[in-house]
Amino acid sequence: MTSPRLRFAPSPTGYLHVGGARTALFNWLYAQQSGGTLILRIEDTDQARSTDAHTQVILDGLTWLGVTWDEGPYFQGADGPRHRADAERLLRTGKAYRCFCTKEELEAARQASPGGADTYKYDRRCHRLSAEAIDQRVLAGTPFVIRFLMPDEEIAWDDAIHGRISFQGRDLDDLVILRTNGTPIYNLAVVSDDVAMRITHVIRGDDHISNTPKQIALYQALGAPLPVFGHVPMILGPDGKKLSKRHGATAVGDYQAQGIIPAAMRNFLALLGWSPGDDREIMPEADLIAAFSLGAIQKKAAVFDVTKLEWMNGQYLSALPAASIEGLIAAHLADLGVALAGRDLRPAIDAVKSRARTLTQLAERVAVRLDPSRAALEPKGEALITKMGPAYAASLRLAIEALGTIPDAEWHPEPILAAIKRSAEAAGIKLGDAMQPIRVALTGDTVSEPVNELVAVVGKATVLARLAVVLGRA
RNA sequence: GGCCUCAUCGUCUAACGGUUAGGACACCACCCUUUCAAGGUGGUAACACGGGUUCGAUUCCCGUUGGGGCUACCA
Repeated sequence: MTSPRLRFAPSPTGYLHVGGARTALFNWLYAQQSGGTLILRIEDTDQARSTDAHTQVILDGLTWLGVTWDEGPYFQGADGPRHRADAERLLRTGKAYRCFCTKEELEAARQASPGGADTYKYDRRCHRLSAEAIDQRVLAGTPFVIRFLMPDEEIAWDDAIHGRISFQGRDLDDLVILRTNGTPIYNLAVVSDDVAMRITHVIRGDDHISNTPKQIALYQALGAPLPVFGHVPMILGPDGKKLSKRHGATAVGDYQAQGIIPAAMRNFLALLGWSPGDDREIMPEADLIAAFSLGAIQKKAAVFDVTKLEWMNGQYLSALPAASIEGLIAAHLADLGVALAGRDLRPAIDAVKSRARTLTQLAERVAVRLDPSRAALEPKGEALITKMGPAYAASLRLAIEALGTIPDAEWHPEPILAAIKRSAEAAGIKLGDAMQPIRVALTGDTVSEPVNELVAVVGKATVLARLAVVLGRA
């Protein structure tokens, strides 16, 4: 068998959604594993909704994810002549026919359908037209579409993921394959392209299952060999409904902006609807490629669990050397308005990287260390202070007093810890109750590196000033 | 409505007729840290329902129920 040829074929009518990204990833994993070729094809035949900006976003998203393609991007819109030729070939061989019905007539017929518009199926009235009647209309310049004559037979295939799926041709409509204006309809364009590109494996979303019998009929009418079809399940929102904008972030770019790193996203997406069959979860790219198989893909739709994605991202972050994410953190800090002035961020990153789940969160924690004056007092910090209650102010007073007695020369983690400890003991409160208010005052957050280390790094003057300011607000 | 499809903890999943139904996220408890996290240990939690087939069904078959997809001169 020759090496597999796969394709990912998004339409540039929106951003790259996680569902599409996962489909692309599965195609890529299979291609990598089998030594196959992955082709990127932009399906832009819907000119009204397609934009170059969307195309670019999709390309960027795939690149960010690490899903590389071997050929393309090809643009479907460029192959109009071939699509048209295929339609005309079907017309010549009697596998398709001209339909002169207008949209208005069809709409009226739909409405008049006994079971309502939903049960309507084209009645083939134009297929019954005599040759003379057809010639007459063509000569008169009457506009027409080309309809495919759906064969009345069983259409079935062995799906790489679902197993055998079969449809009855009689349940399918005579679909339009070429519009009045000579442009192709999706199902024709896809088949024409997949045949021309010699695609051997069509791995796409579940929502295409009902398109597949139509496309198979088209392959057969065109006399082309069938590829392997595999339909991957949908991705759902937390409410079990198809993932959409109202669920919040659905585009790959959204997660990039939130500080998810590509390796974590790739790992998470790969495990959504697929598993290596054992207990592995954190899997490097090479392991993913080695273990992947279409047959192990889940049949059922999966809920996109952002919390687990963030956990996984945190795992990747804490395993990464600080130097490898310094640049990304610097970019996030710039967004936060923190002056870098050529400072070495690595010590700060190392101090907090195991405490953050996203780059954004990591950057915020690095930021308070670099510039405590920007500590997120509001609204998160304010809420925390309120929540901590009256004991909070008392603890802060204690802290100011205790830290104030430390000589500048002894401003190091150990003496600082000792001072706080003494103060807590004297006041009869637990060390944690003495520490946490300082942490919140300095960072506006409940999580940070050890308080005494943080206090040491930030510096005496800044710490005392900061605590006084917060005390004033408490 | 019609056609298609799916069904294991709240979520992601393992199991390919015989298991105390395993792992992960989340949650809870404890340990570690004279502090938050991280980490470690343990715990709560699932085979949708009803019929078959079988010595034996989470697993195979049928049905019910409940999801999802499609049903355009969109893709």
